[in-house]
Amino acid sequence: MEELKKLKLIANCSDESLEWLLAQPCRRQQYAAGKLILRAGDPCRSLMVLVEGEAEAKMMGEEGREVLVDKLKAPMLLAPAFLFAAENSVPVEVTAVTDCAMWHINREAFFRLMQTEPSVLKGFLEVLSNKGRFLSGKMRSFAVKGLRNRVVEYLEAHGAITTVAAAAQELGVTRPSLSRVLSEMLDEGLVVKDEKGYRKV
Amino acid sequence: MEELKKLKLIANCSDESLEWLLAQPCRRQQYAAGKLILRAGDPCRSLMVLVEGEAEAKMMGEEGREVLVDKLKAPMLLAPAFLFAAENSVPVEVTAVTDCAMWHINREAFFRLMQTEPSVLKGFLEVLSNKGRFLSGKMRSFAVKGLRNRVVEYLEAHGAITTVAAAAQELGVTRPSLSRVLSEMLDEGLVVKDEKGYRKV
DNA sequence: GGTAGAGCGTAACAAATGTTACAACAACGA
DNA sequence: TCGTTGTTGTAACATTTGTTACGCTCTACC
Repeated sequence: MEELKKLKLIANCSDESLEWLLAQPCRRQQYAAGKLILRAGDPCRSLMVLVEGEAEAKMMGEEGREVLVDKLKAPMLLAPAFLFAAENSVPVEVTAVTDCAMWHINREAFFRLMQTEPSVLKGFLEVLSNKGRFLSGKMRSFAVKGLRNRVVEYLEAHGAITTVAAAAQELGVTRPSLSRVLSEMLDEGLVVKDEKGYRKV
Repeated sequence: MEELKKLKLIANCSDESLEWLLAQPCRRQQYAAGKLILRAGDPCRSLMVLVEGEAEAKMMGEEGREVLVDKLKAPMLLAPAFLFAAENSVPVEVTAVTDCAMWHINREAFFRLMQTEPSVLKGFLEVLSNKGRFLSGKMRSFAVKGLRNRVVEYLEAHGAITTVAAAAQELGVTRPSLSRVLSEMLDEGLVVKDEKGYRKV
């Protein structure tokens, strides 16, 4: 399908290689909005390509706690970092925000594609590396803690906090806690507030 | 050098390929115990292979806070997840615990090696994937929080806490805090203590 | 006009963790 | 033996965040 070519990873792939890839065992699957795409703990045996729609990856904690880890938007790979891991179960729960369509591509076929197409190899390595960097950043945010620091990071990355509740979920805190900290930072002049929400400086 | 063959990643590599690789620009470097190997923010332009000694990767926080992220022990790759990233600076500080020796291997040469040697490609993908899983786990520990849960995880991974101070640093909390929690868990029968330290069950 | 719901701010209290300080204990060398 | 050093337990207090609850302001809709 030409649908896959929207993915930067295989945009530079030759048509023959792509045709060969799709001749290997693979399938396309639909998910309705709100449906679970991946449960935490599910094995990850094929390359998953989100070609349509938006989804969310959440990490679930023991006591109902949950943290929004990543927002997925087509075209994008799903859980690429776990495809070739020794323990290849996904640690997050992925749910469809809008209606979604996803391709499952045979892992061994994709592995062979990487060997024949340097651009795919380079692209996949870059995706994996960026994922690693992303996760390091997230971990640093949580480990080095201090909600205020995380708020600053969030504002630098997102530009503004438009809905406090959503930001609170992403930051892994409760809404009243974030609301309180934002009020304090507003008093101290660390953030400003206009009709669009909270902003930096 | 035969030294590199200790690394599982290239153990199955043919001798010609390996000779070719070492003919490309690369160098071996020594680090004395206690010395800084990588500063946080340093760019990562070559594949780094720790072939001798032990090192530690720490994440530094704003207010002097620091978390021990990973213990590196030869033979092992250093910061493999950042070699092919768009923003390829390392987010951690790496210091030599014992005297260390490290190879720097040209990135493009290694990229070519992966294309000619499937075992190297597979191995590197696995290393990267495992790193991703490791980071996800770490992040989950911190995000989903509750020090007690992290202590249980730690005991499951390490077997025992022999020195409270070291464990506290790895868990990202202060020593008195960990000491207090351990005491409480001891009272509740969640852990036991013998002359070797704290244990599970 | 009225009503319901969503999103937000805020207050009072609880729980978790940090901070600082001190004492006990073991290991070790002078 | 004595003092030193490192490790640990513990206490008192401060700070941060969670919990729960309430009121306010919008907007959509009847």
